[in-house]
Amino acid sequence: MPELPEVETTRRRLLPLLQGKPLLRVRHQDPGRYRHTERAEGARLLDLGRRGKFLLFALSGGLEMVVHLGMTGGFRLEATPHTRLTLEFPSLLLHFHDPRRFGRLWVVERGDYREIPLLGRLGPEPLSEGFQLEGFLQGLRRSAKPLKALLLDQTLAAGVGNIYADEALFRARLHPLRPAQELSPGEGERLYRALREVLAEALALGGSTLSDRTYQQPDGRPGSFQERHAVYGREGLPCPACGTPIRRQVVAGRSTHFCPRCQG
DNA sequence: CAATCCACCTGTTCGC
DNA sequence: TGCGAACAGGTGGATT
Repeated sequence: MPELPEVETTRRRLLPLLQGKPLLRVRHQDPGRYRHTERAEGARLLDLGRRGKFLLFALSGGLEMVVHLGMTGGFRLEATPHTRLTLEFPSLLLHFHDPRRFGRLWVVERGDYREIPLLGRLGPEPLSEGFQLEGFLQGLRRSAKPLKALLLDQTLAAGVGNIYADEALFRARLHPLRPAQELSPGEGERLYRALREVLAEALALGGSTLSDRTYQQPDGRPGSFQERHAVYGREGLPCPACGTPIRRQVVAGRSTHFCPRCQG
């Protein structure tokens, strides 16, 4: 669900609310999903970072609380019927809302990600200085996967999910099934630029909130990038560039939306 | 190694 | 109206 723009928006909203405050208690009833939470009780929140779709709460005492929001997770200032866990700060309760319970949380020694899948082997942050064209093109050349599958696997760039993979491929005018290693350098560069642009624009608009409103900022406000989706969730509607009906097809097990003409 | 299912969960929307 | 099917922002594991 939440992809880089939504997770980063969450980070930016939460940090000023929490920085410097002690985490008094962590309440939940699911030690299988929310691991070692007792370790965090009494620690102070020093900083809040992000890697890909993971939120990284730096805590005093050399600890770190790592959260993955899964498909439907999000932090709210008000409790909901799907509150699964509550972080208690002085005069502030932060509720983890997660209807499908795909979200996970771990408290670990800072930087020790051995029990956290994926986090230790994420690719570069696509909006950082470290995300360079040369490395991106190399990553494309090394993979025979369809572009859509490669964009989703978090190694080429961290934080890209189903919405932004589809939107980036549309902007780059590339078919989702094109094998990555067959791209020309020019096509690879189009994808590199499209990916950065889409993610940056979405972030500037607070991410995408779909009709089910699963993703909201902690104060309940929606994002607005959904109004700019060219292909995602628009099966049968006209392509904004050429008017051809947008097609939906399952690729890499996920619904994939594209313009058969522009991305032919 | 890679592509394909299935699993994990719950809720909403769609088609008949 | 009712009911089952399809589908949903993610990821990991088993199977082939």
